[in-house]
Amino acid sequence: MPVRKIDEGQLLDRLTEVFRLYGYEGASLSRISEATGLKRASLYHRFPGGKKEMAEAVLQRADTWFVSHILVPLTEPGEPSDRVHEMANRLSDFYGGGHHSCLLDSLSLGDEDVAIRQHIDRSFTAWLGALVGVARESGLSPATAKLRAEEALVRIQGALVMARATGETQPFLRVLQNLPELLTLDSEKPKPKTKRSNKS
Amino acid sequence: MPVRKIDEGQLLDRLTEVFRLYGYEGASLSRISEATGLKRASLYHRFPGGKKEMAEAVLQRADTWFVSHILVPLTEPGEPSDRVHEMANRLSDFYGGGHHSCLLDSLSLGDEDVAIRQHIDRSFTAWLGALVGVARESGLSPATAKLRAEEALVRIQGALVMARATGETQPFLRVLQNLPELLTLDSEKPKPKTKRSNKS
DNA sequence: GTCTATAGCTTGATAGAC
DNA sequence: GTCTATCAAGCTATAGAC
Repeated sequence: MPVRKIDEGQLLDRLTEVFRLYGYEGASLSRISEATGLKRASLYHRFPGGKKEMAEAVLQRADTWFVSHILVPLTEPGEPSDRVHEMANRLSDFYGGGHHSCLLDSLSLGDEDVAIRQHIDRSFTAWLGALVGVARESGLSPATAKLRAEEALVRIQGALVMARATGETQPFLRVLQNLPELLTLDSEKPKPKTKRSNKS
Repeated sequence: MPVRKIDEGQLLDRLTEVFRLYGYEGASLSRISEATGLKRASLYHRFPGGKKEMAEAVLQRADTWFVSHILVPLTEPGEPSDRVHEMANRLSDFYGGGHHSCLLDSLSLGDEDVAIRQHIDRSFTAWLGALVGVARESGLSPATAKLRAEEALVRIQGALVMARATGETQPFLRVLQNLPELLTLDSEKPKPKTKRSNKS
């Protein structure tokens, strides 16, 4: 049977989901085999380096996708607040409206390989840098831009954690809504949806 | 040797650390045995239900400690903003200044037992309820109090995730600093540490 | 209460047929 | 390229001596 049962893209998609759901140690070859439809030996044919190589391939692919679909669009022409708004929409898709946890988070548990930890660190740094970029373009000072960018990452990751723990995705959606206001100087004021005051 | 090599408290402390660092699947009996100084059989003598019972004991103990040391003090007399400020200090200790990740987060990865998932859910709900409580006492409306409380949990968890991934604890410490302003209506304005404007 | 020894299963990984 | 069969090592869990 010299025919691929599953193409590279689909294979990596399934692998990503397993690592995302179970983390590195929890992503056993049995689970991976079941999720991909490939037997152990076939997986080693595709990834001679074994599980470690699978994890790095998954991280690499996620990184590439994230940069081209999320970070690059963030640098294109247009109002900073509009670009952040678009990023929020893409992030909602990427994270399944809050139902998918973050691969970087899942893989950051435990000792694991140094290469994996470094990859995670670099991915977050790249994301942070892109956010600092728009924030500065919107008119915020370098120091404030860095604070706001870190705050944005904190909120996104935290909301995904809360969603995984409680099943509640509203906080995540709210975080996305508030990103333009958080990351830019000149975004319009929040919608006054209610007439009641904040006082009890 | 009818003598305990390690008392219940220390044993649970070590167990907690292993589960916190490696998650449920990563917390192998070998690692647990090494961390506690007890052989496998001795661990089963203390926890006949095995690893599952260990995880639940660890969750139960963390929950009890958290309620009595963090949540109960939050309901005692005094200015709401002062109480939140105190909680922030206790949280800093609890999470090792940001260097310790959250047990609830670590154990929320993977399928795991239903009892464990429910325990995690209930713990977050209790925490949320306590935060809503102070927020309302400070004068915030029920709706706003709930929003702010969720936002606080999101930021705390997110900052811990970022600290684990990047080693950077400053965002966590900043989150704690901002908790009084976030969770209460009447806290004083942030310290103007610099004279520079936010504009670039 | 802790230990050694062991059972039985699962893990990550390989060899070789097709 | 995928498979079956197999390996050594790891895993959770148990039996029984002290």
